[in-house]
Amino acid sequence: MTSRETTSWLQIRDELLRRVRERVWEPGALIPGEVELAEEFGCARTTVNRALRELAEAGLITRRRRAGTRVSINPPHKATLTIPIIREDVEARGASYRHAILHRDTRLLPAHLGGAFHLPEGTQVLYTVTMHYENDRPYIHEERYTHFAAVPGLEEQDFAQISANEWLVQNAPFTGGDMAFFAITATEDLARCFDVAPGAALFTVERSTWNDQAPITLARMTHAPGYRMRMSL
Amino acid sequence: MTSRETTSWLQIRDELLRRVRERVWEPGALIPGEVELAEEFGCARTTVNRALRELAEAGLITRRRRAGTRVSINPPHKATLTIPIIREDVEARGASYRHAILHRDTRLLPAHLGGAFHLPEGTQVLYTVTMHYENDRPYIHEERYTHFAAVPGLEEQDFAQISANEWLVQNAPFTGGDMAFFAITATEDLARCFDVAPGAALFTVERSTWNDQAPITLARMTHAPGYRMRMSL
DNA sequence: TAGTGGTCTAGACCACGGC
DNA sequence: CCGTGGTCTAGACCACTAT
Repeated sequence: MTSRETTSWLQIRDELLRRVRERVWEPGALIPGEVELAEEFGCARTTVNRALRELAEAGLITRRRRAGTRVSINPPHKATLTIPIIREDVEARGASYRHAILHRDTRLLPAHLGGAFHLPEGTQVLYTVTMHYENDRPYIHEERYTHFAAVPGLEEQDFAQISANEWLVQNAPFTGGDMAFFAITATEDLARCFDVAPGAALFTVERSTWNDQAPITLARMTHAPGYRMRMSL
Repeated sequence: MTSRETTSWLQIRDELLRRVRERVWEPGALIPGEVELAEEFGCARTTVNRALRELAEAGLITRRRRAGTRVSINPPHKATLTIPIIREDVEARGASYRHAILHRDTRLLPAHLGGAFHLPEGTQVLYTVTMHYENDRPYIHEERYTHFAAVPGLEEQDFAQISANEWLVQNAPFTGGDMAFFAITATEDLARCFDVAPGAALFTVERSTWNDQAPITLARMTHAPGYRMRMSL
């Protein structure tokens, strides 16, 4: 309707979004088809399609051929977490970063990790323990198992200059992975690293990654007391 | 090249993705323009654009007018977490769900929460404490402040049948929010709720949500010992 | 100013899936 | 079957920005 002016898919998306939010179209209701909307907005069907596709990707509407487009009943709320390289994360806050290798050896995969790592017990892996510091204060304790066969050039790395965290991100691109967040009580070892009493509550992230061929690495990152991991919705 | 067949933007995306992953195009390198790629794949520029747009949204490439398209140097790894309604989460695992209201009152917003809630100290809020059970075992302890003025109909709800968690999701749609994950040591109260010793490490999620107008609710959800929150990459 | 990506159009064909 | 969304095309103009 009206005089064309600046029809853009963004404006159409926003208008459709308004109708969903303000319940002009009730949850579960069928909304007009692309052709009809294109007439209403005085634009090509392609343009309406672009707007509707965005809303569908966000989960606000559900689209099915022949059945049409409906307002979602329970729009799924999703949070996105961007996983930073620890050094960049620290430096982005204007703090200084350094790391230290506490341990490094080659060993056979412990039996209890076979499940998380999807590799047979006894596969040769590199085991590293790294401490990351923010302004010279303990920040993250990283314990990591890395699959030798999946990462060419791994043996030559001593991770003195570049941490395993950073080196792997840049040299062993992964195609998939999963993470788990949980709380642990500090072991004596960890308590010493963070200079707290044994038994203190620590926030831990466990992450395993793989590419198309094989598992790459399994890391357990334990954060300093009081750490909060933030994400936005 | 070749005979058209089934050129689709998905195939083009996958081929481009392969070239990025296998370093046919190095990180930081300039890749061919849309016109050139369209010629190579024997399709319209629009189709190539669609494929490139997807990769750009995923962060694998960076596009700028005039400057062209480059392979990202540090492709940001993102994890997506779908936030479930607690009841649905529990029932999806085949377990039984129930909840109990431990406390409910109307109070003025405590001063120390003003920062997290972006409301002036002294605003009237509903304070609720709810215990969620999985198979009759304590699962999540939920402490929540809800902004009266932002949620019509809140006063009439006693949350006996439907938990605050579920009711708010369906009746107070939010447009934004943020979350924080961290570990706490169990207070005496919490230890009693979960039947553990005070000082045990517990995993906590704090979430605040708002809509265009105002903050809606601030919830702190403390999980049973041993709980792991999972997400995939 | 010129080259690149961003968007829009009008039309077309196809795939899916209620009917 | 046939209506709906999904995609593709060829062409066009525009917005941004490196040079």
